[in-house]
Amino acid sequence: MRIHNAEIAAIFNKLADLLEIQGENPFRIRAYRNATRILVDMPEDVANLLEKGADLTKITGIGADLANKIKTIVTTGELPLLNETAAHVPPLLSQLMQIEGLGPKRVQRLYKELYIHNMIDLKRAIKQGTIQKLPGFGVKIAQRIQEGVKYLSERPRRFKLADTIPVADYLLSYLKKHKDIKIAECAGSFRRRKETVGDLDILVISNENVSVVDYFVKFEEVVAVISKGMTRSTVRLRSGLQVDLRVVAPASYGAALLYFTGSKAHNLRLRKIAIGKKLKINEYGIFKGKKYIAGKTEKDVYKQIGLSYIEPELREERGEIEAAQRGKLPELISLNDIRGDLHCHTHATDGKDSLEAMAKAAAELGYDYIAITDHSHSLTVAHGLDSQGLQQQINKIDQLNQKLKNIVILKSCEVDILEDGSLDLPNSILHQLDMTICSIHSRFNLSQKKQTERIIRAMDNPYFNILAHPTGRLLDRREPYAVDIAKIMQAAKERGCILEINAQLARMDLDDVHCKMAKELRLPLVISTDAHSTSQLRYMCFGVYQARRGWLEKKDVINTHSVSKLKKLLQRNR
DNA sequence: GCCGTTTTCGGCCCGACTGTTTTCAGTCG
Repeated sequence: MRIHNAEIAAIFNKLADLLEIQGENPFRIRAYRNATRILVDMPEDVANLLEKGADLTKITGIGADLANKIKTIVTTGELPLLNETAAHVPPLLSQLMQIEGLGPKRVQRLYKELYIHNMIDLKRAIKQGTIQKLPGFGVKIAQRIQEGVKYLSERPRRFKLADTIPVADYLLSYLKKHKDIKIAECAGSFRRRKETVGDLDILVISNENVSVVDYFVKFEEVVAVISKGMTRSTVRLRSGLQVDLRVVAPASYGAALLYFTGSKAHNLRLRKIAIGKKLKINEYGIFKGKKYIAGKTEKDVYKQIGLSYIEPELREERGEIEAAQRGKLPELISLNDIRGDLHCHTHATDGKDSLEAMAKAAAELGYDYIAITDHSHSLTVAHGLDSQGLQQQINKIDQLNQKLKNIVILKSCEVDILEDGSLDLPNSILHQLDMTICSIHSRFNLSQKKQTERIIRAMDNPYFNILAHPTGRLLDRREPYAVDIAKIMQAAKERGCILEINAQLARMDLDDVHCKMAKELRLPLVISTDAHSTSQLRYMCFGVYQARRGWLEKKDVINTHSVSKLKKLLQRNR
C-alpha cells in the first residue's frame, strides 16, 4: 500500500494541532505545519522519491528529524509520536480547532475544565450553557463558538474560483460607489487565481477608513458581521463566503496588496529576507528602523529586498523567490496568447450547440482554429460516435471549412481509452483526423500500475495526440484516479504526446503543481475548455490561470501556435 | 523542529480586532 503525500501531511497537521493544544513550542509546531505545505505542494509522492533513494533533508524545511518521521510513515503507515501524543490529549480535540474563534488555548481549557473531548461533548456543553461560566470565556465567546459549530457543518469548505467572481465583481462595484474609495480590489488566493478560494480578501485604498468600513458592512449580501474595527472588518455573505476587508492609505498600497495577496509562506520569506537586510516589511510599507522607505507599489517593495516583481500566481513559495533572485522568473502565458481551443463538443454527442455555432463562437473570440472533439461510441451516455458517425462529421467539417474564411475547424474526436489500453475507434478512421484527444471515462478504480500501463499502452498508438483531463479528478466530487503521473509524463514526452489542462470548472486537470512538473520535463501542454456549449468556450481564462500558477510560458503551450505549426506538431513521427 | 554571508545556539513575521480584563491574552490572516 503506497502512502500518498496528502496522508503524511494530514498526520503532521493533526500532530501540530495536538501539540499546540498541549502548549508546545510554537516554532516546533510551525515546522510540522510547514512540512504539510511542502508535502502537499510536491508533484511526486515522497514514497516514490524514497524508493529512488532520494535524500529528503535536501528539501528546505525538512531536517533529519522530519525526514526520519516521513520514512517511518511511508514504511509503517503511522507515526509513533502521534500515537504517544494522542495518549495525553484526546485526538478528536483537533476537530474543535476548525471552529472559528477556537484556538489551541481555548480548546485546552475546554478539555481541562469541562472534560470536553470532541464535537459531541462540545455541543452538549453549549446546550447546557456551561461554557460561558469558564474563566476567560464569557457570554460572547460562548455565543461565537455556538455559531462557529453551526457554520462549520453548513459551509462548503472552499469555493471554486469561478463561483466567487460574480460575487467579487458585485461587491467591488458596490464599494467603488463610495466617494472616498479610490481603489478597491481583490487580493488573497483569488488574486493568486487558485482553483478554489477559501474566503475573499478585499483591499481598499482610502484615507477615510472608518466610513469605508461602515459602508462595507452595509453591503446587501452581508448576513453576519464577524469583526469590525478602524481599518479592517470580516463579514459573512448570504452564500456562506467570508469576506475580509482591509483599508489603507495610498502610500501603503503596494505593501498592503503584497501582504493581503499572500501566500502566507511567500510573505514569510519576504519578511525574513528583509530582516537579513536590517529592514522590516509590514502591511504599511518597508521600513529602515522607523523610517518608511517604500510601499506605494508591490514592485517597490520587491526591489528594496533585491527581487524583481513576482506575479501573484507564482507567490506560493515554490521556488519563485530564488528565481527572482537569479532573474530567472518565467514570462507567464496570457489569455491573448491562445489561438484556438482543442477540446469541445457539439450536439452530435453531448454538447448543446451545432458545429457551425461552435466555429462561429470561436471565431468571435479571435481564435484561428477550433478542434471539434465529440465523444467516441463507448461513451454511450454521451451518445458517442461510431466510425460511421465520425465519418459523417468529417465530411461536414470539410464542407464547412470550404465556406469559412476566418477560422479553421480541425477534425478530431475524444476517443475513449479502453481497459486494455486500446482506443475504441480503428486507426482506419483516426488517420483521417487532424488530431485526437484520448481519455479515460471508465474503470477509474484500477490499481496505479494497471491504470498507468493502460494509458501508456494507448499512447503507443501513433494516432494518440493529447491525453485529456489526465488525472480524472473532479473538485469536491471525485479524487484523481491512481496513476503514476511522472511515468505518464515521461512516456508522453518520449512518444511526442501532449497532456491537457482541462479548464472545465470542476476539473481544472492538470493542476498547478503538475503543470510545473511538466514544464520542468519540457513536456508540451495544451489548454482546452472541453466546452459543451458556445458559452463554455469562455472558460479558457481559468485554464490559463492554472497554467500561470504552473509557471507556464507561451512556448510551453501548443495552442499558442499557428495552425500550420500546430498541425506539424500533431504529426508525431508517423 | 529548522537553520546559518553576524550564529552549530538562539533565534524564528507582524499587526488588527475582540472580549474579558483593568493592561492583555487569544485568535486570525
